[in-house]
Amino acid sequence: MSEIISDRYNPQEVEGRIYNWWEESGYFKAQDRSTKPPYSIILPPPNVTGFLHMGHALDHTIQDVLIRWKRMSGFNAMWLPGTDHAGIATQTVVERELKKTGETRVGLGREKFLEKVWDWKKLYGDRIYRQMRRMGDSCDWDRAVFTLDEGVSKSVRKVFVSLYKKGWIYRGQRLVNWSGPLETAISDLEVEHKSIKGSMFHIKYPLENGAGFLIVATTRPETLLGDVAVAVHPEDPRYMALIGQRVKLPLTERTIPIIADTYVDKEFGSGVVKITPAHDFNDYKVGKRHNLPMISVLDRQCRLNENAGASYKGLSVNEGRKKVLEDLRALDLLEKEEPHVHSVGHCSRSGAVVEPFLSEQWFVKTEHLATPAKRVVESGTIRFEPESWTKTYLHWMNIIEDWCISRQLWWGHRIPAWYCKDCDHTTVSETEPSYCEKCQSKSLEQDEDVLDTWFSSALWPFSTMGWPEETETLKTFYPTNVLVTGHDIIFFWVARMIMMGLEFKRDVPFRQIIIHGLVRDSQGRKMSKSLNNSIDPVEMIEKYGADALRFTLMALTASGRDLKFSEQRLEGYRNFMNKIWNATRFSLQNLQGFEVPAAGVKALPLKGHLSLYDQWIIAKTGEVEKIVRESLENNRFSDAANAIYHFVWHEFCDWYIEFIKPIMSEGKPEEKKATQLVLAQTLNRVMRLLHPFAPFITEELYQKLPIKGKACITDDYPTDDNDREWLNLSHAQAAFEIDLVKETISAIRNIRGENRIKPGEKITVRLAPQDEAAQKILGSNRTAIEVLGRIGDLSIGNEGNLSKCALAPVNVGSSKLKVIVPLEGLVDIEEEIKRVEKTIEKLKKDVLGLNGRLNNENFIKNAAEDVVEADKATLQQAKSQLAALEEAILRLKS
RNA sequence: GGUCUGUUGGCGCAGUUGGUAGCGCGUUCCCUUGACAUGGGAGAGGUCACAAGUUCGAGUCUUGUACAGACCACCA
Repeated sequence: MSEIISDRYNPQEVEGRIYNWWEESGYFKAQDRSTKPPYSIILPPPNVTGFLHMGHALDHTIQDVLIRWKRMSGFNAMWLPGTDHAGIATQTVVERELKKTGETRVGLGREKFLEKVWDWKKLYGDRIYRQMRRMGDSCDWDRAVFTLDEGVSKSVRKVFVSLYKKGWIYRGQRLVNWSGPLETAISDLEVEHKSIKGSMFHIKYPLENGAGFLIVATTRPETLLGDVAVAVHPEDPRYMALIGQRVKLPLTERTIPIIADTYVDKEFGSGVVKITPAHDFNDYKVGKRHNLPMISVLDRQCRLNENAGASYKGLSVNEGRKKVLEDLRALDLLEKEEPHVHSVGHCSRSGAVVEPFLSEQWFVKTEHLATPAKRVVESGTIRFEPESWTKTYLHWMNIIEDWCISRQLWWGHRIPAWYCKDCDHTTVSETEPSYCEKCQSKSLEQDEDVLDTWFSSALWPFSTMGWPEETETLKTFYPTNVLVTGHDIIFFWVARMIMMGLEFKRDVPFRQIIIHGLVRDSQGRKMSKSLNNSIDPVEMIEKYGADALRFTLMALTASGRDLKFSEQRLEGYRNFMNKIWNATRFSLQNLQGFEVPAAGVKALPLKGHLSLYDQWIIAKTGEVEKIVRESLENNRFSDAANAIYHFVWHEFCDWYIEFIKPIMSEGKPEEKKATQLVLAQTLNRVMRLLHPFAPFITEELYQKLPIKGKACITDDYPTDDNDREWLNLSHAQAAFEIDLVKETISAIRNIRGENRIKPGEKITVRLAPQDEAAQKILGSNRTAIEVLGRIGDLSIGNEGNLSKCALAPVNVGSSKLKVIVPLEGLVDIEEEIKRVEKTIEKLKKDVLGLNGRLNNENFIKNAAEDVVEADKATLQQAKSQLAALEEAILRLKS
């Protein structure tokens, strides 16, 4: 027989070719105007110079499955790709690169440095898109957007100006989180709190009047240099009398007041707190309340500055701490040091300790933006999947603080604010102003800072669609249908998109949020550089194929849960792809010369010729299609994937193909023709059903099928109700009849397996049907039973002589039969006795349990009628099987 | 301190109106049987973390406990 396709699926040979063909054919494109209903997803934009990791692979596969499914289901499906300039990340990477050539950012200056970053972006900006193509992502590439594109930048400025005019963006000197190594402010969200084992230092602050001293407990002795007061609780009897007096601030020439504030906890430490408003958020509030000065003792790199005094200036925080402690000890002002565990903020980017730092920054006032953003989630206009994230989201929205949006970086959207050198007025404008709007001076200087990357991300759902123009794209695709992302950016991104969407589009940005878990390694650890346990998706694609990778991710992703990825699993699903390949290979071999009847697939007068197997597989196809439809509708991707896996492997391959082999080789022509049609049509449906999960192999095989459309990617998605005519070719009885045949074959195989009868050995089997239905079914499936049971001599009729025979009772519904295999001379009878005894034990346990329940009056009284009936039937069945087996064992022993 | 997850055979997980536990991988035995050894057939393996409660009946509902993980807040 000529080779139709190879006996191995080779993804390398297929994937690139198929992807290019799809892309060239325009199959990924959505229309701005269409009669089809719209369906849209915006891709969470990855870092423009980043590379694809497993997290993306999962995130993208979910989206691509949804997009492909909807596209095939008749939607105008649009998946909008984009990349993010990723301010801090990209700037840091480029700075690190520069270092290799001895250059520095500051040395180059703003303009030259930005040129370097753009060069870097040109070099790597397409890498992630190329990798996404390897995954099979069916994005509408013509719509790809970068956050620094002119259109998006325009949206950013428009939003900034609009919020500024409303008073919802403001500038001011505030205490912010500051990253020393990065020399920029960061938002609250970019601070990671870690539990640190440190020390609590008890320091003596001498009273100015010389009458002893106060003991102050602190974890940060170096900030003492910036103290402006010490505080006690107003009702603390120990210190009440001292309120209003002053203490000498150690190591300085200053004296500072003793103030009273209820912020102080009498029970904690010594009950006396040093107040350092420029270096602690609580102290900052106390300082404001008491109108205290604010003395910053750190510079932008978090080194002690001139305010700290000449002997400390230039020291790092840690060096400063050491020296302050030494000096205090020398003066006998350090009472004691005790171990103390406290949490310390770290910069999520640089890992450095974050310092509260007093500086001029821009903020978004979140109060009025948060209220409607809460409401849309409370009302269910936007739904989280899994739903439990709702609470997390709402909790954060309730305690939300103003958002620091300025960054002391160069890579990003520069803040559209200009300061007048003459009158100091701030002009905020979408386009560069030529003069000060207050004094008309032309001496203007733009703010040096850029916006937090997440500011532009917050506008993504509409800025990418041409806003502020009322474009056709916006009209058609906003709001988007679903957002797919990880839980790590619910606050950073999701919440802010909802706020901005509601403010500027007066509508939610998406209706549903699918939150997926993290891809971990096989031991459940986070994939990280330091552990060196990261798995590169592209490498996996090269080794196992994109379909296998996608299918693995889908099969493992239970709603919202982290998933443990292992190459072993991937290998398993690679094998599944190969299984499909070979099932098709077999089919194509048996479909040679087959032609689709002129009357078409459905019009064929098949009914009379369809075998039981054909009807059964048609019914099973309908069943799996129903499960897949329901699973996808409910975002249960693993359910969908597993249902297809089970159907293809354990129903289509294990049984259907095996059943039809005899028909294909020696069936009557009309019977064979009918089966060929069912085989071809079933394969066609399987390819379509599987396509969103494994797009490459399904498209490749689909193109080889005798029944096919133009492209699998654009063909209809098969469901249990969009092709009733086909599915109705099966009759309800088929499932029951096949079950009886399957059970019979399994019973024969069980006897063979347990008794170690060689697979090559053809045995003698007698089937004794106990009712007419069984008799009929067995008779018409004789060949299948002979072939699959590897039987040399099969008789259907009476029990005959049971001596030295294996016996297995089979019950399906109300039909019964006995499987009898004479064993004499074939095997050791003792083995068979063991096998039967094992079954008897099991049956006895069942009978005991069922009897117990059915003898319970309360059960009979309270349980639903059908439950009681079902139990009774099961009991009857078990009892009759038990009787048969007990008899059988006597015969074996005799 | 608060919130949210999770705890089911060796491993990873299903189990959606409460009715005597399923799947995949692994494992054991047999087999190169004309699609596929990336394969086929047959097995073994679980008192569903623990306790109490509701119920005729609980993996499934309620409460509590333990352990694991995540997040938020605070910690002078």
